[in-house]
Amino acid sequence: MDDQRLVVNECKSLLKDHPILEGVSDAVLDGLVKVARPQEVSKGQVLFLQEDEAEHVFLVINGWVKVFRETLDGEEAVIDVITRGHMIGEGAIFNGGQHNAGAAAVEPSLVMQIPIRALEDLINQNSDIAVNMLHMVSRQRRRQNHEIESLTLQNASQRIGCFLLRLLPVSAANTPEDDITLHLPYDKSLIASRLGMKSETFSRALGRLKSETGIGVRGGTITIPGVVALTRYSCSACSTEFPCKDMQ
Amino acid sequence: MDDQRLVVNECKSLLKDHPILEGVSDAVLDGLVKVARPQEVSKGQVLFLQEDEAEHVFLVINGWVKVFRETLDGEEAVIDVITRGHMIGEGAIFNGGQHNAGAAAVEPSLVMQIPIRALEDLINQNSDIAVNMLHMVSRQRRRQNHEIESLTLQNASQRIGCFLLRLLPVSAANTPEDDITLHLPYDKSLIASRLGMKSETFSRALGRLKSETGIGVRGGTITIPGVVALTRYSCSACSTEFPCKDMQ
DNA sequence: CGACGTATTGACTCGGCTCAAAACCTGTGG
DNA sequence: CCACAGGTTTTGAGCCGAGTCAATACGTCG
Repeated sequence: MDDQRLVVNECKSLLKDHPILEGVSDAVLDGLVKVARPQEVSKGQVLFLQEDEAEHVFLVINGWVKVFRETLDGEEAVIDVITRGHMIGEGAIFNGGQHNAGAAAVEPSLVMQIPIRALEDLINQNSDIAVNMLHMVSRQRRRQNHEIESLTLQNASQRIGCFLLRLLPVSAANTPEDDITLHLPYDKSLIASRLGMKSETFSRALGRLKSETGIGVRGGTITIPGVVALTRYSCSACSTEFPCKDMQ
Repeated sequence: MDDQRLVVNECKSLLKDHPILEGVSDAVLDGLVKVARPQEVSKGQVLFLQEDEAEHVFLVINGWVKVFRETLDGEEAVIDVITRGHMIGEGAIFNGGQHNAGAAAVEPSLVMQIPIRALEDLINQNSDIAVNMLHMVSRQRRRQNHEIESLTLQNASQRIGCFLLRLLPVSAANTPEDDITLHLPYDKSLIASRLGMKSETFSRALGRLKSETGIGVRGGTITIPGVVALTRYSCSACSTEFPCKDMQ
């Protein structure tokens, strides 16, 4: 199938462009591309569960995948929701080959499987990759610091405001008076879990945000009459102001 | 001074034993030891602030140091509290040389300054170190995942229980019926911030924990009549049961 | 003993959760 | 084009956990 081949090529080019492989020789790169396999996943399909023996690391090509932890009594905490270009499961490499969170598609998505052994070997043999990987993990750590701060210091509405601001292109900071329209990348209920609240709370908190900052809400479409008000409202309870670097 | 020399020697040996330098040649190691300097810090003394240009990475030799973020309107979130053998500030290496959190001693402590450039060079030249570092950062990330989960899914008492369990030696899991006495490593009010709650809430929540699990509290000394009850109470709202590996 | 910092307690408020019902979408088939 | 079924989102009422502010108790060090 020609379609198939197109997909494979796109995967490869996305893989090659991934920051983790920056500066790596073509030979090594081709080796990795050869063992990587695209995989279509349907909505709700689980990629792996926490404590699973890790076979693969996944690179998201299209769609959205949530990373979550599930408690013994059945509650779920959404740690992250990721999309195109992001990698999941690589934590297992340094965790005795065991995943430390689960992952599932939240809509039909395309991911690429990379055998964990292949990546592991690469890291050990190629110091560039280890350093690139360090960059990546450190950035994720910074994001998580921000996450922890958010959960302890911001209220529900402020967290939503913060979430919206992170959806904007960084360039929006240069024209803080301009109107912007964006729309939510995935279900409100998922955003709610992502932000550590219930969907009812999300709904009400979004209402409050609306009246406090003058944003408009119609379904999943948000209009922002300049980021100034939103920034003032959300970033006051945060240690870093819009545009929060590294936080997209 | 002989005292001085003793300190220096202890620093060196602690540095050499640090997981980040595992498997590194003596020559390289000595080079690093040579540029590292011990520093005494008094209670409350700030090591660095968020957004500071990072000059040094710090290795804690003795005492306790908190890592925190401060919001624009003056609130503080304690991200972590660390002690002997742990490193802080290394995140700056991958953040354009800027710290992404502040650090301050919470009691008189001894730390070792390591020039950030020295560590940076080491990482780039020595792939072992990059890999060791990856291990370290990945572990920190796992801890943070746990932190986020805690904040969203556990109530105040459960978080305290979880905190207590993490203070225990892993071996306690083998004799779950035995009594254990431990005492809190630092002020209750700091533990409270560390767990994302106010000290009044901590006090009340500890009371609740006491009546729910039968632990005893006298000042900073806690007695646990077997970890079973505590585990059942705290770990039920958590994705991983005592003993939580990597979480100490 | 007095003074200071830390911890606890009490009374009250408020944000976010729960449970239940209604409203809104979106896609499907008649 | 409409009706209907399914899911998602919103709204309502009531509750409960954690925060706030203020007063009191405790501990330790001078």
